[in-house]
Amino acid sequence: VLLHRMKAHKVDYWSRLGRLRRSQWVLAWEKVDRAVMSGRIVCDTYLAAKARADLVKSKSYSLTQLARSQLETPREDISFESIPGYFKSASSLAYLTEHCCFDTFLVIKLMSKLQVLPLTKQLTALAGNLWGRTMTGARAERNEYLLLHEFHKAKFIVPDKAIYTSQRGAGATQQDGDEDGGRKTEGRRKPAYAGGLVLEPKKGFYDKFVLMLDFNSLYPSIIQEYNICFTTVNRPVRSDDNPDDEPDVPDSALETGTLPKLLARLVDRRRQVKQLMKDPKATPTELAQYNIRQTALKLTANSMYGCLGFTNSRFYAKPLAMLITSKGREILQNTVGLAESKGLDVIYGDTDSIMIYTNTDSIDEVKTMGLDLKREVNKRYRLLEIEMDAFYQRMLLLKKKKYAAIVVTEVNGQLKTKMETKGLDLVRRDWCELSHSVSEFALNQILSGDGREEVLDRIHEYLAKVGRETRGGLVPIEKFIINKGMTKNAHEYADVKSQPHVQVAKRMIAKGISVRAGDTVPYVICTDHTAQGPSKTMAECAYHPDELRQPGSGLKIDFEWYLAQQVHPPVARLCAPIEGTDAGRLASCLGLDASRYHVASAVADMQQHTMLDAQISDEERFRNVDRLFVRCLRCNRSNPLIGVALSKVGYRGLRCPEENCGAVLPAPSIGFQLTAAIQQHIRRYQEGWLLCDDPACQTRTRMLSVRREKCMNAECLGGKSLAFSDKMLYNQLLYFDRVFNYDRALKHTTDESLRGMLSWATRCRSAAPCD
DNA sequence: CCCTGGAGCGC
DNA sequence: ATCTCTTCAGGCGCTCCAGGG
Repeated sequence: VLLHRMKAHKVDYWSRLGRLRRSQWVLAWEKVDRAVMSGRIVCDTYLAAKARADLVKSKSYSLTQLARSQLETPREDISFESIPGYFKSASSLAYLTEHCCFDTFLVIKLMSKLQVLPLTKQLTALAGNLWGRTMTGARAERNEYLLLHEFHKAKFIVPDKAIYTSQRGAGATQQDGDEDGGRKTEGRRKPAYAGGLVLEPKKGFYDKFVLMLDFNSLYPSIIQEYNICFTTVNRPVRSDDNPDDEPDVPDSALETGTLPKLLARLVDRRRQVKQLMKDPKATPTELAQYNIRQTALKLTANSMYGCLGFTNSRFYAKPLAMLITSKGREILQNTVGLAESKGLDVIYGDTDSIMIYTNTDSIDEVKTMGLDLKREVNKRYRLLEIEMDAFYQRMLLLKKKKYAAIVVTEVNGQLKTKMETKGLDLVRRDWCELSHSVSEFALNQILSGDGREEVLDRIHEYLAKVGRETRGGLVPIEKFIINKGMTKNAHEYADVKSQPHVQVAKRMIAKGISVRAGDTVPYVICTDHTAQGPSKTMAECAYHPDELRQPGSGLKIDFEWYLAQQVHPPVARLCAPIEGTDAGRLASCLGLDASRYHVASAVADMQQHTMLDAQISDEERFRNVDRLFVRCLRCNRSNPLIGVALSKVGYRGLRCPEENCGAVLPAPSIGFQLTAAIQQHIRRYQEGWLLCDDPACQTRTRMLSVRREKCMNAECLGGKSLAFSDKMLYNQLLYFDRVFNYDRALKHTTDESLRGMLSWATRCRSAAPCD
């Protein structure tokens, strides 16, 4: 744009945008933008922010978003279409101009905030490539240069870079794109080899400490630990020859290879820089510089592995990448084994980390446990180090790569807590803000540490409110906007029908708004009452927020769709491990048809870690169990036995609660009656009666249906489940155990005389265990 | 009901 | 007659959604 305006206005020295003096405008240049800037380093803050996605967590990378999240500065979004309108009056044009000037200020500010120049300068200095190329984010190229320099220094001759040829060889069999070359921008290809190990999580809610440990930069450390290098590992000449054979670890007698040496140097320099940062005399400026250097060293070391597996890299070496990940899996597995052999409860782990449920509320105990394990693990390796990474006071573990926790940190002896969320729908940008705020509320409640009943009450109440306010039109439009990124340009998508953001993008392009691969497209789902004919797909109901706002558009947000598809599923997933609610209950709170949410909870519940149960009160848990009735031998009356803590206990044992009896209940008699009760319940479970869960139907059967979990009654929409489920049997047996559990009763009672008797009974029992 | 493509996250 | 050299790229593991057959 700039160039064309300069030409139109005959601006002298236009070529000074770059550093090459040009006198002639060359119309033949299709893509002049970069060429004209030659000799200058171009910093594109949009790219820079994306490259630093580790720091910048933003829903989209628009200037407005980044200004808000990074600079805490509001920026008015002026839509592309409204711009011509600003040219109608001098004052509005002046306003637009000011807006543009302010944008340039924001861009500079952003660049400074993200420390783009210092960081890219460090990265470039390390790798020895061109600064301008670092700016455009050519990570693989940086690695290539670094290795070229390294091998050159070590007096190696490196292989030529394979020249990129249009892969006609493979195309011969395919015979597709006969038009215009058909250059398919390939998305993600299938994995070429195995990566990191992810442990099956023991799902559930943990309300005592979870200890998190992880290996310090695992892959760089493995390369050093096992001396993995192009020069040391024996691998096939062409990696295509034996694609699946994993090479052996090199002989330990071999000299350290170039790659491990390089990594050792990077790690060592980083250690030195971190040492400098501890100097109390260091000025803030120095500290900032050190920090940048430290970051650059870490990024460089960590990116080395990725480039080994990158097909188009000059130093592509699949066997090395395979060997590294394989060792990683082995190390994690061994660490889990070691922890478990020490009696620790490993609940999860991903690639380089393990999480341990400690079953204690004392942080000091956790630390001791961690130090102990750390010492044992580190004994096994030369360089590799595991480290305590975090203490989770409470944790909700839902799935692989999906969890949330309250992290405890010690700052000057003071304990501070913070919530950390990984992978949940909550952290994903493809859910609308309404969905986010509801999930956030639910998660805050669950992790609040308050009683389960209270928490569920608040969540149910909140959902009801959200349902009412949404249907009442009280929720602003902004909260319904969903953002999705475009991985390809709009016309390159094969399947347009099912992709709402592509549909919207195409209409935006038709209006002259530029949408390219990598951009984020906002949309809302609307009801379209004008077309009653064939049912529309979800994607066809997607509209740009501006289309919705357009007066007379006739569009309305599809509230029911939002409640059912955006609000309900994420909240249901969060609450899944929490006893006392389920998808159906949550749906009815939102005002949705609850009968459509049948969860196979009986199965799911049994897979849950039993820790969950720890927070349920006994009254709640045993509300539906059958009481144990014991018949007294003297008065022949049956009375419920409510447990040692509350029964009449004498020094000779439990007594009949009948008022004018009070005879001692002999232990053998209780024993027989208990055994009978247990057998009765197990039989009841084995009979396997199925019951329809629709209260209006109540069909009871033992037949198995081809309709699977559906009710046998063909007219009924309900689901059927075991009348007496696994969970119920378990609770029943747990209740029987609890009735006779002296230790527990002793712990929970405050009645002094009862305590005395119980502890006496406990002592007797340990003295004569057969009684 | 199974499979696929796509998106976006975790490491 | 001459200018220019354009792009263009880290890996795998794991949900979760929507649609087709």
